[in-house]
Amino acid sequence: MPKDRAPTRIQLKNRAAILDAALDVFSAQGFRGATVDQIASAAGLSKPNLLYYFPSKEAIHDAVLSQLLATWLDPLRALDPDGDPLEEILGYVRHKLEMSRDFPRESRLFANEIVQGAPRIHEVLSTDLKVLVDEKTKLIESWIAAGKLARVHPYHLVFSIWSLTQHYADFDVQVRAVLGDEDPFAAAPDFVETLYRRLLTPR
Amino acid sequence: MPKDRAPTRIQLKNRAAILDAALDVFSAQGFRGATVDQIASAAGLSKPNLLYYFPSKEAIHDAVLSQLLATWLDPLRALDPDGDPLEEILGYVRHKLEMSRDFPRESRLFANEIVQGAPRIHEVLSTDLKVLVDEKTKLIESWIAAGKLARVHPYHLVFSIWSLTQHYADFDVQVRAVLGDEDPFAAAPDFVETLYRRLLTPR
DNA sequence: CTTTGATTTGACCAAAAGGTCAAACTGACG
DNA sequence: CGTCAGTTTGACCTTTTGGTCAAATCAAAG
Repeated sequence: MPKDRAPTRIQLKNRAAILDAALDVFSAQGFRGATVDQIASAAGLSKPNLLYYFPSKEAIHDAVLSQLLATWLDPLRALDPDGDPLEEILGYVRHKLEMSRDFPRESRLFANEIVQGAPRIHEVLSTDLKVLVDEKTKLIESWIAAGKLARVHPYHLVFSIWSLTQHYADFDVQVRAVLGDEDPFAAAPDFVETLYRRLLTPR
Repeated sequence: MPKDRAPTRIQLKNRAAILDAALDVFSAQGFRGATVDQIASAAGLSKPNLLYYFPSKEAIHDAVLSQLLATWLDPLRALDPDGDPLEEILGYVRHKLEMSRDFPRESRLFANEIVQGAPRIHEVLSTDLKVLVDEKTKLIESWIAAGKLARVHPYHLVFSIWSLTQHYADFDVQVRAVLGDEDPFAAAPDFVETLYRRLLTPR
């Protein structure tokens, strides 16, 4: 382990390579399915060399996961109380869908973790995430009360956005197997926009 | 391995116990995360005893998975061309949601498999599943053309049903972490019914 | 109650995998 | 160009795990 002074150029490069390789391997195989050797060679390092930068497989996983969590929830945070309600929601949906397209590994890493009971992030879910969602559902409720959105259960609305958009990353192979040659992301944006317009436009 | 004559009472009991235990363990840990010992002791058997009934860990997994696939797609097959279009879809949605509530392990096993690239069922997806979905989307298109349903992309409609309903099983810990004490399945049926009514009711 | 096939298990094996360590190597700086 | 912190690696250790096997036990038919 290097000293705790400023990281060297080599440290920066190798740490980044490791985290990227780890994202690749963990998202494709899950924590237990991934091996340190796989991550090391994907990062272009030997196993002992990798373990010079991170003390254990678990430490790598934690690093990848916490780096991910930080940015994963930002789009929801960005819901603006002063914006136009329907457009705010549609913007959020669009953004989440783009993330599924552009960062599928991150989505799958998250999915792997949750499906298997979220052993390492349960805490964050029931504190940070819950607080954030509580806040935003209150906002949505106020929009509904003001007649700006059609009446829906705000929590389930949020769940539906998560599931619908992340599905394109997490279940990518299934979606592509069914669609054949058609690019999933060709029609998806339109579909989800239509869905949420019809669901949320007040009558 | 027992002879290939009719299975004994003990064989029937133990095979069933193994498959149930395997569903438990595989759905919670994924294929690589599960150990034969875990499955064996969950089934109340020793490891060599378990391997007397199935030749390998992979064979157990295959058995569980193929048993699952057989029934997993049945609800979609049941879409009736002669039924009322909106009610047919809503019935399918309801049924899928009930499956998430009553058979979450099956849903999670499936999710685990797909998220990790479906190495063992890719074939089935791009043949059997694709054929089935192709057929049912044609039916949906005909309903749309007849003005019985609002215009939507039929494939993405199906994806949305899968993702929305399975989310309650696959992301159960997250949903519960956010909802706190509220039972997810209290409001979910109403929410999804509202969603699909608004999406699909012709104007 | 004996026989025979079915079932169960303790002991064991080999491979995989996480992790350690001392020694070798490298590169930047005085 | 010599030094030394920073970096890399081959060899090795230990635990876990999938799987084997011969011997012991059981159950049911005769």
